[in-house]
Amino acid sequence: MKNYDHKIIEKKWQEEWEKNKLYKVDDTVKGKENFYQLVEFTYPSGNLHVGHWYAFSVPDIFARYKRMSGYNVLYPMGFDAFGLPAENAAIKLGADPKIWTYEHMDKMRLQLRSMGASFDWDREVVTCDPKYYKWTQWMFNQFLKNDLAYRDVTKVNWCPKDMTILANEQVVDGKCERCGAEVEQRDQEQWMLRISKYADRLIDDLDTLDWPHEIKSAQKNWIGRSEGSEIEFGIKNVEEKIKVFTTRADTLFGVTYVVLAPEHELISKLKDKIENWNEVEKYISDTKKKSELDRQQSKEKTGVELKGIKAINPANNEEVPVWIADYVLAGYGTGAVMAVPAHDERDFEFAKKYNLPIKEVIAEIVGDRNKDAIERNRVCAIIENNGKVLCDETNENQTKFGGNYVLVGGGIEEGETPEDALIREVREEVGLNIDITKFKKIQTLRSSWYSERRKCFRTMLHHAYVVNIDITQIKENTKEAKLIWVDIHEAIKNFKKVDNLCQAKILEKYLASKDLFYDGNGELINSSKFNGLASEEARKKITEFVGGKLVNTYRLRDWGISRQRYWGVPIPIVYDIEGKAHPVPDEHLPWLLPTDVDYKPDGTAPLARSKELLERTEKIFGKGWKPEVETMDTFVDSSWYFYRYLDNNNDTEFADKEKINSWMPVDLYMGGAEHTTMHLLYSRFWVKALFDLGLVKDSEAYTMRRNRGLILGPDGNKMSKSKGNVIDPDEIVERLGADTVRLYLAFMGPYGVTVNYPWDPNGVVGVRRFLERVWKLQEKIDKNFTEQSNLLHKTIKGIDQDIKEHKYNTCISKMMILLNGLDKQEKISEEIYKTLLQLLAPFAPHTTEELWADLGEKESIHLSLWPKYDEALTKDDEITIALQVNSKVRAEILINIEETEEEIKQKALKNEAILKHLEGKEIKRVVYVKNKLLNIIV
RNA sequence: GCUGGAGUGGCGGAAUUGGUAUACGCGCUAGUCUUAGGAACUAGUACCGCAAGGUUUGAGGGUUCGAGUCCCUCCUCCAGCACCA
Repeated sequence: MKNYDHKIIEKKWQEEWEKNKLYKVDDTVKGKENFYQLVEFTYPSGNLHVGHWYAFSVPDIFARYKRMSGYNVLYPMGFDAFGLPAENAAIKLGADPKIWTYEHMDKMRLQLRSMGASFDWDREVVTCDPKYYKWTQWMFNQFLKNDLAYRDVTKVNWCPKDMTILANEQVVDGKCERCGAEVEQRDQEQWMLRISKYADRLIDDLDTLDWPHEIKSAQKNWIGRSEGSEIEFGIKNVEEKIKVFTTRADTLFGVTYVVLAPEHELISKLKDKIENWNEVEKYISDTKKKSELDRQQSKEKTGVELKGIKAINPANNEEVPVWIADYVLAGYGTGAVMAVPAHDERDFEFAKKYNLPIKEVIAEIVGDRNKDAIERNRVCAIIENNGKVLCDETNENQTKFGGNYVLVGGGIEEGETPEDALIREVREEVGLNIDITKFKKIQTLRSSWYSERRKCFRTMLHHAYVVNIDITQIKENTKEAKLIWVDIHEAIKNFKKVDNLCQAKILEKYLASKDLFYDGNGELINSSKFNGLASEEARKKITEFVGGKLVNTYRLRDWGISRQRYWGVPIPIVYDIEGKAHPVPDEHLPWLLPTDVDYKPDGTAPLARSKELLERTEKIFGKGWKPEVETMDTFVDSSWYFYRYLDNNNDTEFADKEKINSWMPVDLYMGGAEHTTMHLLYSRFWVKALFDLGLVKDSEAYTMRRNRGLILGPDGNKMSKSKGNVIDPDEIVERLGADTVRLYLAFMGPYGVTVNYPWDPNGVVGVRRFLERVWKLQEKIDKNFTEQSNLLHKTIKGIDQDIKEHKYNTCISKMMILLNGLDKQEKISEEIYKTLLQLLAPFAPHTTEELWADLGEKESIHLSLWPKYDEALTKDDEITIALQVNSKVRAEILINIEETEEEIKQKALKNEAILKHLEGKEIKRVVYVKNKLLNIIV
């Protein structure tokens, strides 16, 4: 037996495969179904790290498995080659970004080949190649023609260090995702794509996709659809209206003021009527100075009233004050809100700070709600002293508020207001006079129940107050009540026990906030003819009543794609003498990126400094015409690259329709979790747009998506040069081999789930040992020996199951178990060894190919067919089952699979260990689970 | 705060979905062989206990003959969003 020399083997087979074009994929193969497996292509950073290995070599296992299982598998690779690093390197080193990029791609192609992945390199896609970006530009033109692209002035995120606009997605915690500089807000004209037009479809179509829940939920979140109403408030003595967006039209009667964003356009229109203009103006300019970060971080709400301005509530014609405050965002909804402090936390905080009125219009519903019940309303008082609350001892066990005690309070009499009733009840029960300044309302609740005593349903509005009185004056016993102090937590527990849920809830709320604020749904009160309606119903009815309309609002903004950088796709636009934009006609595409440019960013676009571009523009379009000097966001490039793999040399279309039909949609897309709300959302939009233009047949490109996790350094931290915990894959490939690295990465844990695994240097050695043992096992082959191995069939079955769920770790574990079994044998058959090699082939392609060839096989193991198992042989005749007494395992016995429950029971009753635990006890029951256990209950 | 995900040995992780918890690998311990070992091989290894036995899947409760798995309450960690009306 020769030595297992991974270096020789891997080099040899990589060359062999390339020479024979082993992984070249035809668009159709007779008798085979196509399977398109995609991984995110890479940025040519120039160095392949462990993350790349994890991203590409592990999915390669699956591609190989599918290929051996009879599919025509496309598993392509390419380069997302435009982008900032090349340009930054160019600036720093004085190099040409193009040369820098192409050199790095050359280097990475070599490294990628060392993985032994089954990429079809003939289909390689490079986004900075004019042959590719010609079609990126062409698609932009299509979008422009169909009103999906437009130019507009918007607030943009500006990175002062990278000197470019950033998308919202590229701003993390107010900082630039790339360089970490604090992002500024700027008004800037830029090219926009109407992704927001697709907001609903981007949410709704998620239902059709086999994607993990976590991505769907994150995308929904990101799009941020909220269903609500637009309602117009009139302004006293002014023609203008204030349009607000609210999700809680049911609380319209509770509006006590209206708030505009400081940037709201109405403010300047109202300038003449605003009595405190100076103060208002100052607040607005202060707001402008604040960065987005400051604005988010200042927790305390601030605002200024527009004195002299009154808004008119369309529901009841009430006049309410108008404020401006920076907690209202100009960019969301209508930039104006109706404030309902009783039912919105932010409004509540603001109202408390500025002493604005709080009006309750929603009663929380506790328990069931029964409209036909007899109504009797009630007040209750929370009188607290040192964690104890004053209660009235009661012997009315049969009522809803049965139990030993209830909060001080009682029914509201005919003609009384709740406040009257409260004052009266407190006086009667506690024997004290209180006045209106000594109590405050904390909540109104609705509850219904069945009264056993009165044999009918009853319902009540329960008005709860906190009452401040001098507790030394309390008389323990009045005519009306017998008072006791109860620990609040105790009282809550007891109220819950006796189903007095209202008072339990009130006390909980009292402990939590002590204030009148409830933001859930409920039943309308203090809302004129809408009283008694449920929130959900009232939202529609009240919106209708005031002539508003039901609308959806989204957090998602249109996608600004202009970048003031050099190394990207030139936006194919030219401006005429009047400055009007025109698309560069398709026949002039690709609209080439000029090369006579000083890359240094100075806040203006580098392309503005290209003579060649200007001359080209004037030559084609006429004197005085100017080129667009912005380039596209690189997320544009990656929004459609998976189509180009299908037909990467096509000069007349971005891809042939037939070829698209035979491959799309992508069957499996594996990639990083960081793309959830960026690439994955953008490319979904892009595909939907192409679909609407009739250019592709599917409105979703990726049938199944799985996100992978991260490989961490041995210390459990993210690998980084500064932490010194970076694992260099090249070094490990050199020392232990590519197959070992592939196998180890697959063995760390399940793939396709967002879990991060630390790299264990010893663990790699462990899987290398496994490969060596497989290598050595060949010595046990006896050509004259045949065997039938149940273990083998179980292994194949198990791997078939696990590999489909990308649990490569347990697949490998099962092969290890098989190896352990075979290793114990004196000799093994050649057949079983070959089958083991086939099972291992997707994981360790080089090693298995070598061993396969050594056994005299002429054709590649990777062209062989995946082993099949015989179901009958996956089951043993004899199995071990557990014997339990009272569900505790006391013994294990070997039984024949044919044995009946009765036979097993008899065996069990003869078992010493079992008898010991049965001694002196009577058998009550026996539970038998076939092939698992027998449980004797005594 | 909201949304999503996750808590199992010293470590990475298994557990046919309600049926013998801790597979497989790493590490560790002892031994064999070796000039040597960061090599190979053999045996052991969840925890407490000499043992019989007992305990254990973040904590507490529940359903069940039986719970890592199902239900309720709570805690911790990770990720995303965050004054979104």
